[in-house]
Amino acid sequence: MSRVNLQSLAKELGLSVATVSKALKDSYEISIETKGRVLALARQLNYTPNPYASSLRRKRSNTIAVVVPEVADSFFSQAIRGIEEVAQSKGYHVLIYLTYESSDKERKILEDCQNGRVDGVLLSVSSQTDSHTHIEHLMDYNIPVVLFDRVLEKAHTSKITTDDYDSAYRATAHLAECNCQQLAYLSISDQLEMNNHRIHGFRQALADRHFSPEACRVIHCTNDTATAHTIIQQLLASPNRPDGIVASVEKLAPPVYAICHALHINIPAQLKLVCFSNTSYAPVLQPALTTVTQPATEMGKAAATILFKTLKNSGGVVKPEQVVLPSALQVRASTSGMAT
Amino acid sequence: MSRVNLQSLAKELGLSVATVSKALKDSYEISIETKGRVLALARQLNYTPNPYASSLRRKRSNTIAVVVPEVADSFFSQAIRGIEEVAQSKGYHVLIYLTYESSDKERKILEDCQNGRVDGVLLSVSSQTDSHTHIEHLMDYNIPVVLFDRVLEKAHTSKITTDDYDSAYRATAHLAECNCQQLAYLSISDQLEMNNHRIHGFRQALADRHFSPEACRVIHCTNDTATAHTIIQQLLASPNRPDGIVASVEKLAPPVYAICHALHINIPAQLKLVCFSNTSYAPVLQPALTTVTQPATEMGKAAATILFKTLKNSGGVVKPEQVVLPSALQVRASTSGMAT
DNA sequence: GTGAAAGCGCTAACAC
DNA sequence: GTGTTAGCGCTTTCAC
Repeated sequence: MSRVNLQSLAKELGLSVATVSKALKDSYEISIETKGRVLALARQLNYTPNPYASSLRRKRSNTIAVVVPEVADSFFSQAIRGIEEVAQSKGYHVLIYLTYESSDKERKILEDCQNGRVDGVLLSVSSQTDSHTHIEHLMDYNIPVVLFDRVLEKAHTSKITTDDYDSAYRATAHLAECNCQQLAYLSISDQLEMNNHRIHGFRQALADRHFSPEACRVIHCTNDTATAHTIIQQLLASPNRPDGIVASVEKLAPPVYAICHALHINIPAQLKLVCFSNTSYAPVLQPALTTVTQPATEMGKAAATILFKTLKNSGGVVKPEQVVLPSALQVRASTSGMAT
Repeated sequence: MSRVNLQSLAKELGLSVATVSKALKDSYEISIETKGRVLALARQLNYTPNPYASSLRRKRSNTIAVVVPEVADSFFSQAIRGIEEVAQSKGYHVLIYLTYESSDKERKILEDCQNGRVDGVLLSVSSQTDSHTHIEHLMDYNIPVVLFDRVLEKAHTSKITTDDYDSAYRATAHLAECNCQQLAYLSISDQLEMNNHRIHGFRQALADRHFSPEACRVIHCTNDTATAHTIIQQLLASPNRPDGIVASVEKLAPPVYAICHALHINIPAQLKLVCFSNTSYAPVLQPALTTVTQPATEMGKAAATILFKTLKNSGGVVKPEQVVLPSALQVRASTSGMAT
């Protein structure tokens, strides 16, 4: 089917392209009657404007990019859902890019966002990313970037995070209150600032309770599942294994369960576990998993909302906003009872 | 920063816009030396072409749309990952749209794809969708649509599915071999063809084994979590509750576990459960969940690959392809032992 | 109220 | 090898 455009509509109606364009935009300049005719034909021929012609002319794409490390994990899936929802409601389109935890890919993707493809970017940095120059570069081109969850403090832009320090503190304090003596924090990257805040919260909670440094281990698991498994296995098979674990990301919980099962370590009697996780399986695991649950969909919505607000005002000065949403410590059976 | 375009490059180099354009495309017409100068300046000024100007001219956007009902669930997340990966490798961009199971939204989204925004569409239909006119309409505009997982048989286009009938048959046969007597299939929509194939597989497996119709119930849970929970609860609390369940989608497993736990029904001793699911928590549940696992990432890759192949040949006639990938029945503890 | 015309940044046909 | 030109489909200013 040949595509219908303004010109074909105009010809059919005996009007000029300009008039048809204005009529479709419901401009005050055009008579009611003409608007009616135009709209009727447009509908009949199923006219939709060519978005790229419009973008080219208006220098506005009505699309945003969402750049995230992965999508397999519940957190990012839920965040994307939140983003898509507000984008759809505002008539924006959402391009999705995965960095697969590579800062190189991340840089290239942002570079490709600089020339009109998108009006703005929502970014959660890769675990390798340690510089914010690529972000600043993009913003030099007047493309706002809003960071969420995995942010870079130094980047001069809006950021949506959760209370990483506080929630880690609370999770750790909870373990201490359950009488755990030997705590371990399972980390997945020593690069991510978000992770470092959680580590600080972990350490401070224990320092406030006069734990010795040896009782506050931070174990660097890698991002690779198999390696992480090995490292956790070593930890749990060792003579001085911890009796309380704070796992920093969702994917670390399954290996802990599996290994405890294999080694006949009873959760929660011998080991209490709390995990930063958004999985819907938490209540159904045996024992049910105590989680720090991030408001993932809300974060996505907040990030998108701030980005759209920025775009709306982007004539004026854009004041970076910083939003910190609270995570919820959901206590379940994996931390129940007192450690002995 | 003012954006650099072909014109500014050309002026700076004392060349014409056309020459610069060709040089950047590494055209054979341009001298090595000129190419060198152009490339050097382009790199120095960090030039990237305006994609929409190019799209408008070439009538090709190098972007595709992925339209799916949801993204919270592991299947679609993994599928999207597969799609994104091949798109990235081919230099394509991926727009994502969620229908939230509304065929109305789905129709509107496809309508918006008709005017150049995308070169092709990957679609998994909503559970409400019972007509394929919106798909045909889009294809009338020469935008290929490839369906995956939730397909519409009648749509005259390429489809990627899994062996829904076979895998449901195998899952059900497995329950029968474990000596289950009273089987139930938990369904989530009576609209989806995929689901109906699974139901047929379920029924046929039992018919082949001479089960009475009363021993082969199909329970229509709704898509709403709370309602589904109630329905499953009624089923499991009833005097003639089943001793074997085939759950047709991932999200039905958690309520079954939760309800069995609450009602003190032992899995697998009193109830065996197999679920179509891609969750990574399956091995870690207690008991570990027997699953029919779809090759989700592979399906995404296959769908994208076929779409790109179609786009490449789209001068010629596009012969619809039908790919059926095998799901894996992964037997775990939730179906172990013999029912009594 | 309507229309003519310029131009967004690029590509491609064609001239030189 | 390089340049000129037309035009993709739309928006917008300005004239009538």
